[in-house]
Amino acid sequence: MLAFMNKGYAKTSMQDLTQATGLHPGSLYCAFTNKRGLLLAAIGQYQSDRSTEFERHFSGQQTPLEQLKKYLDSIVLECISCEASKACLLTKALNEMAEQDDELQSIITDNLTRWEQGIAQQFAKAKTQGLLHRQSGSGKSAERDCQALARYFVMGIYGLRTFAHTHPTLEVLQSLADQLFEDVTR
Amino acid sequence: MLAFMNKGYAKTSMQDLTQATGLHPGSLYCAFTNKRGLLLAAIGQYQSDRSTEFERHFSGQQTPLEQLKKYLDSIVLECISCEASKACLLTKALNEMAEQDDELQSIITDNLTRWEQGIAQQFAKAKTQGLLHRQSGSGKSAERDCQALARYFVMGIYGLRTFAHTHPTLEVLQSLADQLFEDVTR
DNA sequence: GCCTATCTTGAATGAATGTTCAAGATAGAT
DNA sequence: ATCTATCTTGAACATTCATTCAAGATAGGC
Repeated sequence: MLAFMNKGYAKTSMQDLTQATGLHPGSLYCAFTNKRGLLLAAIGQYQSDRSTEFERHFSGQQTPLEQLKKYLDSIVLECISCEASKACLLTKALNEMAEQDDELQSIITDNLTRWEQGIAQQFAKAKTQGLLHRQSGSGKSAERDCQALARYFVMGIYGLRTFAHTHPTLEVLQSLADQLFEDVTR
Repeated sequence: MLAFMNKGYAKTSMQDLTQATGLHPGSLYCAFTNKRGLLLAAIGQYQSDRSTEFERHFSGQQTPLEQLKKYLDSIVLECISCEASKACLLTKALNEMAEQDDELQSIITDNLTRWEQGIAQQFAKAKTQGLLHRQSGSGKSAERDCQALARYFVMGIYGLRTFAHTHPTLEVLQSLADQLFEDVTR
């Protein structure tokens, strides 16, 4: 995971991967068949880690909106932490290989879409608690509204991650995140 | 340019580049010294193209806000056009190689920052024409406000570009862009 | 028509890459 | 202690890649 996040898929050599795993080529090929198989496994692990972290984060006693704000803040911190990557493995792989590997693209897209739906659920929860003052109809239209909010929210996160490359300062990123959260909860 | 946009830097082979340019390795190395030199030249050309297109776009008779909206809409269309890339060369290269090539990172960052400042100028123009109803102080604080708006705007564009990979439909992207423009001109 | 300076050609080179496989190590069962 | 099934090892392989360079083509000046 870390190897792929650091160098990207193409620039990560098998030698890098034997060093990172402590295993030798034969073992890796026996277990994962491919360099690509290793990437798929890394993505699976990444997704699993993220998923449990997501569950943990949103299982507390705070209001959904407080949790979403803290979630966003944690991403800001992740963006400026110099440790491995500063980029989400899913979006990094998507940017690098999307047009060349349809299966990989759909795997990553599925994962990101599930994540987006998890966020939509949080907005929905906030809405049923009356914490969201959006104008809206009822029933199905309310559902679509939360979808739209979630889409906008994750678009902002994608943007933050790219933006962090050009302005890697807590000050700028935090103010962008604050603005995003305001716009999404207005 | 197109070759690098399609495959990314690492996956673009010299053979791809000889085909794309119609020149042979010797000539390419004579003129650009390196594969990296070729990428730098492609980035320079890309930036130059974008820059003149930017000037052209914002030199019309419409209000700055109308121009910004149309600019955003044109990016949405670019995102769903299947032709070459669907990703800006600058951000693509930044995502792929930022952490491994400091000089390249600073070149790209400079270009993107100049672009961001060009957008900030449009917001400033809109503001002096009284088209922006933001609360703000005067003088320097007004300037910083336009900077912040521009940063938020380009963050949104970065986000749109990544988002386009997972939801490549005009409908979704356009509504996100509309929302972004509303939030930025509120 | 010849000469010179610049540009082009494309086969050759060496390094690095992803991948394979036969030999060796290991551990659990009898 | 022996056997067997699984896992590990790392040298070897074929391929691909970026890069080089000497030979050839070209065009402009005299």
